[in-house]
Amino acid sequence: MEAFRAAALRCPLPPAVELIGEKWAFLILRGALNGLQHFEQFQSGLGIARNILSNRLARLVEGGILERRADPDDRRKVVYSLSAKGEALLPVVLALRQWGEDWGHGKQDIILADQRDGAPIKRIAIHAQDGRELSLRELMWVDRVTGTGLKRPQPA
Amino acid sequence: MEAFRAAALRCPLPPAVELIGEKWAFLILRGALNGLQHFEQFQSGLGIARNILSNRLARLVEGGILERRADPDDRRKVVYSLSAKGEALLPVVLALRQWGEDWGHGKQDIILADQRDGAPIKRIAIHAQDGRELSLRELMWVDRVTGTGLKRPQPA
DNA sequence: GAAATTGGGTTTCGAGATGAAACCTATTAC
DNA sequence: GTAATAGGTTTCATCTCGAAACCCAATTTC
Repeated sequence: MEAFRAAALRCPLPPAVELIGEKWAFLILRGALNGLQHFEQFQSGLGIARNILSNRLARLVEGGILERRADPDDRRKVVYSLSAKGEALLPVVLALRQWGEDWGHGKQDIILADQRDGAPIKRIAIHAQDGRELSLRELMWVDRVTGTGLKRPQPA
Repeated sequence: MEAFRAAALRCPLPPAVELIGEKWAFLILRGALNGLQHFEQFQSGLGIARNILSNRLARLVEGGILERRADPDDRRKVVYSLSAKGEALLPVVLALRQWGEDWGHGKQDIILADQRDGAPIKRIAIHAQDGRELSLRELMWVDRVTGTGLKRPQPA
């Protein structure tokens, strides 16, 4: 029982939240996922103040989410591109977008699709091994080592 | 082509980010998903200042993510519980936790499992209709109305 | 090749958000 | 009745944000 409480202490969420759990960091990430690459693109696209943008880009680079390098074609320009670590955040961004659409924060009439056949992607959800979609009430925490289970979720 | 740019304007992400795209809001949400219900639980559990907690709880209630009601058993207490809208954020929180574990922000030795059989849940990912897992490069945007497609993602 | 423009920043400074601590008020426990 | 608990609010110093102006190197224009 105490093992569950202890687990909260080395929870992976707080560090992650520190990095992208902030308005602009998140919107910059979205921009990058959509192909934005340059300072001016982010600035005019998001309407963020230049000093803040500068600060956030630096943090995201330091956090390993973006990579910063000079543009070989025009040495005034800097290219910010997603690292693998940054691209791995796509499900998070998409899950939030989906939630926003579901709960009335505006539906978009363009949707993500499989490049192969143009068919829309499946909804993001929590699935059991047999493919059933699971809600919060159908979940439990299990200790990976001992195998002990606890009904009511404790840490995340 | 301009349709894609216009779509960014009614993107569902910014309002969503406004609500939970903030350190404490996100951690409160995690707490609520883990069964925290009372002011003092959040306060001592997260180490957040009381005035800020008060402010964030009010915002989450106003945003329809939490519901606030008096505890019938002890009228000093207030119960904060997740609305359906709040519970629907579980995939977002879990996707971020998963990302944090994948990218070295600390792995947890307790994991979420299906209550039915205790088997761990599947990884959260983006899937094509046929079940293939899709990466950023395998995606495209499609206009829901016209059916036109665009390779490089534009808004999210 | 001089002047103007572009790209990616930094500096400055007022306004607003944050956080620790003390305080307040209605319940409940002893 | 007295003390403790729960959920806040108030105060005030500090930190952060954001708009605007500024800077400078690389490019384009003429």
